[in-house]
Amino acid sequence: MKKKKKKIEYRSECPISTAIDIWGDKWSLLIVRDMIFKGKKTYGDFLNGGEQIATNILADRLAILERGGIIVRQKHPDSKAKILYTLSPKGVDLIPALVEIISWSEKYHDVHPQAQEFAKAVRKDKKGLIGQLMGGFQK
Amino acid sequence: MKKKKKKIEYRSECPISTAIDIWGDKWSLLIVRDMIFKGKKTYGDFLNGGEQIATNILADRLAILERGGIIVRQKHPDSKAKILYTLSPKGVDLIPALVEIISWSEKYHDVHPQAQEFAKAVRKDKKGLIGQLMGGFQK
DNA sequence: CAATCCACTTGTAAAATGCAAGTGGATTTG
DNA sequence: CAAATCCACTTGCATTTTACAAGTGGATTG
Repeated sequence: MKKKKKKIEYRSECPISTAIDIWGDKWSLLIVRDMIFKGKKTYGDFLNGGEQIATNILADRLAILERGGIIVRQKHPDSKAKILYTLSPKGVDLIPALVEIISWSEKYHDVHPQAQEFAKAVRKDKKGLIGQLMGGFQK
Repeated sequence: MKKKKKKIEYRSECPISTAIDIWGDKWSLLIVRDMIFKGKKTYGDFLNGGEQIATNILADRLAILERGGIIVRQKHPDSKAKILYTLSPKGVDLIPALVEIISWSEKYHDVHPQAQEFAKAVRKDKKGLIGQLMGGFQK
């Protein structure tokens, strides 16, 4: 018997508000960023991200992202003590939005050199870059 | 004498975290949405948006968005009692990211029919739609 | 088998949010 | 032209969320 899909209630039927209900806080999108751009996969990886998220908040956000279908919690192949977090297809599909956010932010703020180069690469070949990034997560 | 530009401090030099510092809460992006897609321009307009923001939070978010350079607070041509809020170029430049967020969300959630049509139009001609939307805000 | 690793959980203080009511100047109404 | 209403907020307070520090319990390492 397959799992039943529980309907999650959102504030409204607006796609933007629904998106915000899932990842619209100060931390969730940074977890996704760490998965996409830094290859992070475990609780410990995320804890030691650049911006120092509190451990209870991290646990809470991982649960919300999982419930929102963005990430998948799995057994880690290396150890029973570890948990492997990966992006679902729905999570991978956030990449185009992330790329636009990065490009926008880079245009108007002081960001690190790596982000500047990334934005430049987007200007050269946005579709190619997005395809390449998303391709890295296909099974 | 011109205004001095005060440097605002952000969590890190990551473009995503900086973006989140400006509009990464449950309400800010909905205000921007209301300006872009519903033509809202005044405090009263925003108060009566679909999702019922509290008045003190609205005041706070408008101030943050203004300080973040997304919106501009101006005199209203019709009345001294009114304030006109408009998008800055930096605000208008959020449109591509918004469009990606809408497309992503529409793909995975139940959204209202208008949003479904919008997503369909994006699939047909993304660049055209974005250009058209952004064009509506050029001076 | 003791120490360490790992993914959390718990307790509590601080901050943000939400709700209801109020303020004061500008505008409309009778 | 005074009273009522509009408009953009502000204030006070309850509730919720976030942050910080410490702890837990199973898995792994030395």
